[in-house]
Amino acid sequence: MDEIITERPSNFIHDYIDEDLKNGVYDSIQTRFPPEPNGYLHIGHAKAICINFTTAQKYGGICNLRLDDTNPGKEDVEYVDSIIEDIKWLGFDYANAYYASSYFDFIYECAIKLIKMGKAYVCDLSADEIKEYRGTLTQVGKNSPYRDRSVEENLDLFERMTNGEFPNAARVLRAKIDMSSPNFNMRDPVIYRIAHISHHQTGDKWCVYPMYDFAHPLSDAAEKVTHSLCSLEFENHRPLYEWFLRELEIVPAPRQIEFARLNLNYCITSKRKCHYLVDNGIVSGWDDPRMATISGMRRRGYPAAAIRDFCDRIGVSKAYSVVDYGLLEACVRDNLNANSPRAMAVLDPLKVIIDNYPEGHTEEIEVEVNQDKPELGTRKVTFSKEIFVERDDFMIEPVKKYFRLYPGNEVRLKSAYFVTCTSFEQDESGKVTCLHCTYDPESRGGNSPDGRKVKGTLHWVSAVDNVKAEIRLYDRLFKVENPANDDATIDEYINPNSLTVLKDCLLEGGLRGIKPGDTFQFMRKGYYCVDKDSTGDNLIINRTVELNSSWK
RNA sequence: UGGGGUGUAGCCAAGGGGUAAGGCAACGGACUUUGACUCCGUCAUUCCGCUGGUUCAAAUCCAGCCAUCCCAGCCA
Repeated sequence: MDEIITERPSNFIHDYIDEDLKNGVYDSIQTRFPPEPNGYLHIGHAKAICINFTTAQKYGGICNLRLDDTNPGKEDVEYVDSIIEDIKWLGFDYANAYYASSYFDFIYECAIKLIKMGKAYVCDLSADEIKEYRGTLTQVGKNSPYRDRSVEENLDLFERMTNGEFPNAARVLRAKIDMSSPNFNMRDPVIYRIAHISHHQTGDKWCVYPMYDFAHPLSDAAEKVTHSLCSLEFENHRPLYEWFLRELEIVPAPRQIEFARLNLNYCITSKRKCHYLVDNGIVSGWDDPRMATISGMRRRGYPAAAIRDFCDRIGVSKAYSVVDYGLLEACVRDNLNANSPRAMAVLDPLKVIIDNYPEGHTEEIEVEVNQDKPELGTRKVTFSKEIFVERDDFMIEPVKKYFRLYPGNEVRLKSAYFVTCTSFEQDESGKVTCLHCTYDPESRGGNSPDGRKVKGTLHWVSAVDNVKAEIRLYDRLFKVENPANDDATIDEYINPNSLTVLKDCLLEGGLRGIKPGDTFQFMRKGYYCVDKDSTGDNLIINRTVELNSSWK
C-alpha cells in the first residue's frame, strides 16, 4: 500500500553488473526467477523473487518467471498456479511466464550438437555403476567404458532413447568432460535421462528429459538472460554452467552469480518437510497460517509490502546466516501500524455493570478509525450500561505498576467515560464473574472537565451491540530453530501449542460485515486478519502479530 | 585427507589502506485517550575468526592457521 519508495541498498551483485555494463558485455539487463513447480513458494523464495525483480528494475531491465519443469515426476500444475498467484500477490509483474519445457526442442538440438562435436556420449552404465565410476572426494573417477563410442553410434542410441525404445534408466546421455576433475559436477555429468512420464506441459511428447545442469544455462540463453542469480549451493555448478555455454558458443553468455539463501529461525522452508507437514495433516494445508509459505503468510495477514520490506532489510550477501524471525515481525508491524484501522475487541470477556448509568439507555460514541491518521475519519461505537472488558484488565489485588481496574481505581474507557470500580462478584470457585463500576457523566469522550488524570485506558465492547468471533492465536510451529533433517524425528520439533483457538470473543458492533482479508489493530492486543474460511455465521480471525508490550 | 565458498555486535549487514554506516533486538528516558506508535539517549573505547608480516597508517594488502557451509541424484 503506502510503501515508501526509497533507494534500495546496493549489494555485491550490482558490483558485478556494473562491471559487465562498463565492459560492454551486455547492453541491457535481464534476470529470471526460476522455481521448480514441485511445491508452494515460501519466504525463502520471496528473497530470491525480490532480488531478481529489483535487480532488473534497478537497471531498467526485465525479469521473467521461468518454471523450471525438467523433472515431471515431481511436478504439478497445482504448483504452477500457486507460484503465479503468489508472485503477483507479492506485487511483482514478470515480463513473461516461460517454461523450461518450452525449450525442450532447443535443448535437444544442443545435445545433438554436443554429440556431433564428440562432447557427449550415451552411457549404458547403471546408476550405481556411474556412482562407483565417479570416484570419491579424494579419489578421481574413471572413464566409462562407453565413453569412446563413435558419434554415429551415440547419435543412433540417443535417437532411439528419444523414440522410447528403452525403459527408464536403461541409458543416459553424458557430457564428456573430465573424470579426474576435483569438481564432481565436471566428472561427465548426466545431461539427459529416460523417463516415461507424462509431463504437465508437454504431455507425452518426450520420454527423455534434460537435467537441471544442462537445461538451466540453455534456458537462460534462450531467454537472453544476462545475469542468472541463484543460491550458494550452485556455486560448484558454475564451471559446468559455463562449460555448456562455451562449448555451444553462446554469446553473450549469461553470467551466474550466487547469493546466500534465506534462513529464518523457527521456520521450515525445506520442501520435503513442508510436504511432510501437509501430507500428514499436521497443518491444514500449504496456506496454513503457521506455514512459512507466501500463501500462509498472506492468510495470516502479512502484507506483501511488509515481506518486500523484509527482503530489503535483510540484505544480500554470500555469508551463511540465520535471520531472526523478529525482524520479519517488525516489518509486518511497521506496515500494519501505518495502514490498519483500529478497533476494539475483547478476547476474554469480563462483564462490567455501570450502576449509575440509566437502565436501558445506549448512546453512540464517535471514535477515530486511527488516531494517528485523522483523515481516515471516525466510526460509531455503542455504549451501554453493561459492557465487557478484558479479563486481565482487572485484578483484585493489583501488582506494582498495574494501572488498570481494581477496587477503588478509576480508569478511562477508551473514547467513552471515566469509570471507577466499586465492587466485584465471584462464583463459588472464586472466579470473578462481574464488575460493578460507577461512571462520571462529565467525562464523556474520555476527559474530565476538572482535569483529573487516569493512568489506564481500557478497551471495551458493549453487551448489547457486538459481534461474536473465533480468534486464532498462532505461536511458532517449531520449538527448535533447525530441526534435524530426517523426517523420522521432525515430529519432536513440532510445537503442539502452535495454535490456540479462542471462542466467544467479542468485537465492537461496527465490525459486522467484515470480510476475509480485512485487517485491524485491536488496540493493545495486536494486529488481526479475517481468515479466508470466515463466513458471516462463523467469524474466524487470525492474529497476525502481537504488539510490542512494555508491560508484562 | 580433494575442490569450491564464507567468517564485522545477540541477529542481519555496510565498508576493499586513513582511524568501524544502518536495521532488528536490548537497555534508559520523554510523550501518549492503545503500557502501541512517535521522539531522545546508550549499545564494536588496537578483540572486524586467530597469529604473524608489509606500511607513518591494516577490518581492508600478504602468509600461515582455525572455524563453518556446499559438492560423490538418472533432483533442482
